Amino acid sequence: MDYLDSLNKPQREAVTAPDGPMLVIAGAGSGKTRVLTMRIAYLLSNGVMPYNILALTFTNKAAREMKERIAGIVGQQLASQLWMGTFHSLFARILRYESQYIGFTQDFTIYDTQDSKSLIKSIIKNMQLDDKIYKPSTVAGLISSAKNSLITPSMYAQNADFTVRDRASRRQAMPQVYLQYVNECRRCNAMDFDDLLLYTNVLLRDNPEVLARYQDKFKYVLVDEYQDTNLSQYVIIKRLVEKSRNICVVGDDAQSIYSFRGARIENILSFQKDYPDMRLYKLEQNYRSTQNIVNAANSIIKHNSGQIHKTVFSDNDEGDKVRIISSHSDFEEAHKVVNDIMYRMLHEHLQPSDFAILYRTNAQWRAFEEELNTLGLRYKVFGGLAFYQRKDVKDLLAYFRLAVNHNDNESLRRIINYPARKIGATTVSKIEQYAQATNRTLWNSLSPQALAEAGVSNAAIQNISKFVDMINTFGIQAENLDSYKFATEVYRQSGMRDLLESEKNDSEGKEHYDNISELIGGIYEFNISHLETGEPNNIRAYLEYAPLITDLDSDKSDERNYITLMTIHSSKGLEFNNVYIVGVEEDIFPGSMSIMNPQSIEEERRLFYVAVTRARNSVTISYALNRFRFDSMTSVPSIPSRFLNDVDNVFTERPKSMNVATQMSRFKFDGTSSQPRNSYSFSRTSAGASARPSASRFKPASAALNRTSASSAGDSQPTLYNIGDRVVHDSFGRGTVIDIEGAGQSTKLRIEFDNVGIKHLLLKFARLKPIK
DNA sequence: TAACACTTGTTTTTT
DNA sequence: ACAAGTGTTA
Repeated sequence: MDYLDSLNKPQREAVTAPDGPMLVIAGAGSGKTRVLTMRIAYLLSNGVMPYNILALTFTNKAAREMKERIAGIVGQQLASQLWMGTFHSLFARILRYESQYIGFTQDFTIYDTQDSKSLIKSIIKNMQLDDKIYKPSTVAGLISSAKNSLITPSMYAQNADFTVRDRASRRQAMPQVYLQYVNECRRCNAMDFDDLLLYTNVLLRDNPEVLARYQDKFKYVLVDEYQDTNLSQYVIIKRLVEKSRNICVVGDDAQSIYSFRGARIENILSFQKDYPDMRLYKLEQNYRSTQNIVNAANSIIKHNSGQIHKTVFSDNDEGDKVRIISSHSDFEEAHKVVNDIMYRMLHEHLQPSDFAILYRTNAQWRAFEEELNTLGLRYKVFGGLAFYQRKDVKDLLAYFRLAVNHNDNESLRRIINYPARKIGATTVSKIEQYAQATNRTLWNSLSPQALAEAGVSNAAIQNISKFVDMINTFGIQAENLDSYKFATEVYRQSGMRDLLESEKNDSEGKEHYDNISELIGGIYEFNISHLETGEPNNIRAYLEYAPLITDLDSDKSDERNYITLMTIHSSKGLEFNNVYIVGVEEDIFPGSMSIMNPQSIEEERRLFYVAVTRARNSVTISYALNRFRFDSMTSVPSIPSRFLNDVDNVFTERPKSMNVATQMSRFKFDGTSSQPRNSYSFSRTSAGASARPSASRFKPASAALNRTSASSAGDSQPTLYNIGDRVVHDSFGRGTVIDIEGAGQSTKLRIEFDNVGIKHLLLKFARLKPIK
């Protein structure tokens, strides 16, 4: 077993551990994936059958890579029989197989977040609730977290905490909304992401013989990134390993960053309570990063409480210090970062693939993209709108979905009049009402008789009948054609092809056309590869796989010499030579949602830790002092992130021009200011503030500001503000001036808004009006 | 019904 | 800035 020679002692012990529960605490960069890979290879070489191993990963990409590495050790034949993948994809597979136990058919549709929200929206409308209070995204979040905690609608209704919370936020009808949502999904033969886990729990809970079957099947269960599992996943695992007790979980409590989707760090913290006879293995040597990076990361995470004790260290070179750079604006930040990358590519002979730019929120990539384009550097943006969420892709997929599952209301709504076939909003709304009143799906309300009862006009009935015939034809073709042939046929017969071809000459239409080309190209590849492996290659198989794919998963490793741009969340588990962490400012990182709550701050700090530990050779942290949001009009001056103070100075190189600590103290969180106060300052007036200024008037001025930050704002006429003055702001509403700092160009106002609390506004950007 | 102008909210992170 | 939603007109 020579492959074991490459491992260090704790790694080898974990790989060759005897049966029974085991916990591997793996510090960042400590070879966690290697251990998991080799553990599986070890089991296989000791006679364990591959189909008796269940290995759960966090992303499909991680699963695919691990499978390839295992194939390299034990051969393709064995590796391909492993049950390895994400919770969602593997349990979706099991649920299709066992669908009769839970009252779905094998062809159930998976609703993505968009579908869920759109369904919730229609429920809220039907129940005549105020969609300002019942915001679909908020409601979706509440339902999702209930499901992830295994709370059913009836449990929800009886739970005092929820009742109190919902009453406080005037959402008393939440239990009914939740119930309706569940019923409606069921009627449509559809499951959302959370359902894939929830119904797995239901399946295993209510069917002892099924549970026993899977307990016998999965003799070994391995879970990666255990710190990010939620209750639903936790209970599934617990049930599955009850008999064999062969559970191996791997994770790092310091990298738990998904509590917003129900992840419970306590799962890993209390593993020992669940399995008192567990064996603990700690991987503490970091092979990835320089000493400076590891030490800097340690100095950050030290500020959190309640961790599993471990000492991560590195024997690599000491390396460069962590650089911290400061910019005046987000545009300057992008400029500096991209130029720095260019410079290092030239002087250190580095490749684009040696670099990654990581940020807290998806919206932050834009500025960098512009700079990268200017210098002509290769880059790739991950995340944001996933490919499968784009409108055109969803449209064509809706045809596929409806062909396979006629009861998929969301898909039917999308395409019943797209491309336009004279079935208008009035008609659709009549059908909706009829379906609602008679407890049918939309599809089951499309018979001529039903339509007549619904009061649909004769002309519309004709049109709908053609549509129904078409979908029925697609349903038959779905059975008989391979996925590629089917996709091209549907694209043509649905009329989408004619529509998109006719528009592909303008730049917008071109994009739509390209999206579809990419989708069909993807289906072509799916078709070929499944044909080769002998797996099903019809559209049904494609639809089982497609909704769970993210653009990270579909990244092809052949041509990947580009600079990577992604959120820190998506970067988990990846590594890069040189990492730039950008936008490290209060309200962004930590995000504004988390600053009230110490627990969230700790999670944000772990996220920061994850970001730093992605790097092998160098880390550069960047922040900007002004950031333009919601177009260039409004700017709230940024404060460098508190996390910058967490990094021990010994390991950093701070900007010469400004000392972060000094800047921080100028913006004390308690509201005191070390700056002398002025009793008045200057502001844009009448032309700028009272009449709604057109964007074109303002843009040149702010564009100039973006580049040089402190250049003149030009032609403003002075307005006097005093502490205590009442003002009104375009987006924040009414408020009172409670403090004024600086003068002239750099005047900053502290304003306590009636509805949104205290904000710092840079006077030259804020559109304020005095109230008499 | 379709084309259009106008209003509104949006920025947390993802399977 | 931008997309999505709403209302107005032909």
